[in-house]
Amino acid sequence: MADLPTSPDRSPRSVGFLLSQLGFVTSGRFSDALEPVGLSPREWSLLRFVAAAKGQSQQALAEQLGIPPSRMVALVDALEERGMLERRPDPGDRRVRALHLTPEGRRALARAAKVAVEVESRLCSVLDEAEREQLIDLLQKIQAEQVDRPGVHPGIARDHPARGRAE
Amino acid sequence: MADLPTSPDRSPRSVGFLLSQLGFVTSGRFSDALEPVGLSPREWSLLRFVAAAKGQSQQALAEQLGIPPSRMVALVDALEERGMLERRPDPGDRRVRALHLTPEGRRALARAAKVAVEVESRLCSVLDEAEREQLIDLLQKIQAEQVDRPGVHPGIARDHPARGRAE
DNA sequence: TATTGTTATACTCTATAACTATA
DNA sequence: TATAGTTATAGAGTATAACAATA
Repeated sequence: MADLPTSPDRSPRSVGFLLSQLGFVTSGRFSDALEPVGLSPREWSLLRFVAAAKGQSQQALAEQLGIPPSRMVALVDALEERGMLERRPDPGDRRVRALHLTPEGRRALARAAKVAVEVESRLCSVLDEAEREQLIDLLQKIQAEQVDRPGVHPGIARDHPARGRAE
Repeated sequence: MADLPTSPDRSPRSVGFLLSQLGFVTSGRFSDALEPVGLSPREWSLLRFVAAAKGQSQQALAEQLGIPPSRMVALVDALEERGMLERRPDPGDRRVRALHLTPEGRRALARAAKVAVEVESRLCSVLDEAEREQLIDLLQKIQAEQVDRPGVHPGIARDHPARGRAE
């Protein structure tokens, strides 16, 4: 079996390498850009899901996102302390905490959306609009076949702390 | 400023999200596929660099890869224990350890190359060859502008242990 | 006095599993 | 007896900085 071709700069000409490398760079950029908003990428992810389906229990959300319930606690704690998320009692079952966005959480989400547009714009500055559309189409084709839950970034649920981040 | 469009499955139609998500998935796949070879992605990265420039000192390599010298020690230790890498004394400077591949290291590298081809093939199974070339061209265009050292996967040098992996 | 490689240490993030309160 | 949420704990991986040998 032939090796993947490699450029003189030692960057393999491979979709896998490029995705892994650019994905890493992009995640870092987004994380940095989100800092002024006061959110980590993971917190942003959680807020998006709460916004999309208000009133779900912590564990229902944890299940959807694929993270253990114990981690959910700290995640929600942090957002509640900053007034972005609210735990409300469930009248039907007093064990359950239903999660809701606060106005502050909604504002943070709006600011994060701006940040996402800015990161996207910088990332794609070298492409014209047709190329960007083309690129998204190709990536979505891969996503449709290779990713179980397209709306969920698997980084939110990673179970191996330091796994697979290097090539 | 307009938000990024989002599909019904809540996956944003954005290059940034797709790169981050697919990059994460790809890294995990590669990491898993490499396991039978007995290498972590990071170790593979290091071996590639040693192979490309034999006899460099640990710290010269660490500099190139952007990792602290102290981490280099454990990394080289592990590869040396498995007989893939060799520390040789430098005749000119007795402080220096020059790094060389062993035959076993070369074999591991060859096996890893096969694995990379397999992962690539599975990842791109939904694309025809023209689409794959087109995708690589678009990604390399971004890479050229957004990545400092195209041959170095930044994951090998990450300084924030749990940073930015989620969306 | 500076540099190479090494070791020691403290810190962060994580999953597991015990625990409580409700059901 | 089972389930939602919480807390306690131990493990992995990391950077920083002190260290020994050599320059």
